[in-house]
Amino acid sequence: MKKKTGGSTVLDKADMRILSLLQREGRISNVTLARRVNLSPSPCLERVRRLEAAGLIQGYGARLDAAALGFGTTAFIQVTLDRTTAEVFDRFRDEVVLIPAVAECHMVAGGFDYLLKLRLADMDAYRSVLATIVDLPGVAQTHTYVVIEPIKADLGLPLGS
Amino acid sequence: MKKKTGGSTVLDKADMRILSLLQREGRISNVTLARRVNLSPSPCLERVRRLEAAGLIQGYGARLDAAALGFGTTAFIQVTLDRTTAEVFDRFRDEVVLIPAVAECHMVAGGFDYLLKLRLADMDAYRSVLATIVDLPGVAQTHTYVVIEPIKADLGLPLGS
DNA sequence: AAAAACACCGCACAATATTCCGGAGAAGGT
DNA sequence: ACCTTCTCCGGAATATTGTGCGGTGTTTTT
Repeated sequence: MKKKTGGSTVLDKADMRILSLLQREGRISNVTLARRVNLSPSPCLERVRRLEAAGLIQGYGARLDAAALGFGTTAFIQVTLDRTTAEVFDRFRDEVVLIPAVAECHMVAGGFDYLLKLRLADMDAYRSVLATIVDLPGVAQTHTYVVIEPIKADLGLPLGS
Repeated sequence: MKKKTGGSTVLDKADMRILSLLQREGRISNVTLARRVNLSPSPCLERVRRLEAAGLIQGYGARLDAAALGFGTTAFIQVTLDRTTAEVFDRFRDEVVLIPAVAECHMVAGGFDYLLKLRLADMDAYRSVLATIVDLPGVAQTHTYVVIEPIKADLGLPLGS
């Protein structure tokens, strides 16, 4: 990994492979990782540390079985606000991120304002959370899409290598 | 962690805390984890192994900076199929999961059939992927919502502890 | 009440991570 | 083309961690 002017970095094949492997197996030992990228442990660890320091690796996490832990239902909610002023947006954002069931929140272009991904125990929990959301400041209308079947789960970026 | 009849398991406070900690810091050492749950390393590791064997922990992964790695654009695409037969559904699913840019795919109820989450480099990549998707078997129409601003990223289940 | 089962702890050994050093290769300047 | 400089690589020693075993206290079963 070479440093570039301006604090940015350039990633070579080995770095990409490290990222790809760690993305899928975040807890493999450094020696195993080094073997798989055809490096000795020390430079491999040095690269990992640099990737972490550069912020390319933001952290590590365990993938949990949502259904087994009482979050078997996923739903998407489209939210439209009643006015498109900065103040209304800010207030909505500040409050929506505090709702634990809201796993993701995206501001989108193309018809409505926000798209929310919810992780819920069941439909009862959904009713309760929806009541919370429609009461958020500025919410004009919502539309819910309940996930019937998960086809593909998020397993990270398609780094290929 | 106690075993229950039927291969299922019951999770106590310590297990929930282990899951919560590992979800956010998947690479902490077992001794550190043990300290934080007020256990000695050996039973703590035994619990982790059991949670892994039970499938509650499905794996570990690094969280990468998507924007820095050339996936700065996120888009959601609603897909409606032309007929709602099992054969059409199956063919679509088999092919859509093979597209690398498709990070997630959910079958949903409430207006259209599938909701896709795409991770893309830019709008040029979007055009190319959209062309691929509309050419998939059975696709009648699509509607895209491009993410302008990410408000909340998926950081796992709200286990609280 | 006795016995079994369970979960915990602490210790010993193996594996791993971390840090140091010397050496090799590439880029840039003269 | 040569030399300087910089960066990276590989190996060895030390510190830390992971792992398996025996022992103990507590709870549950009969």
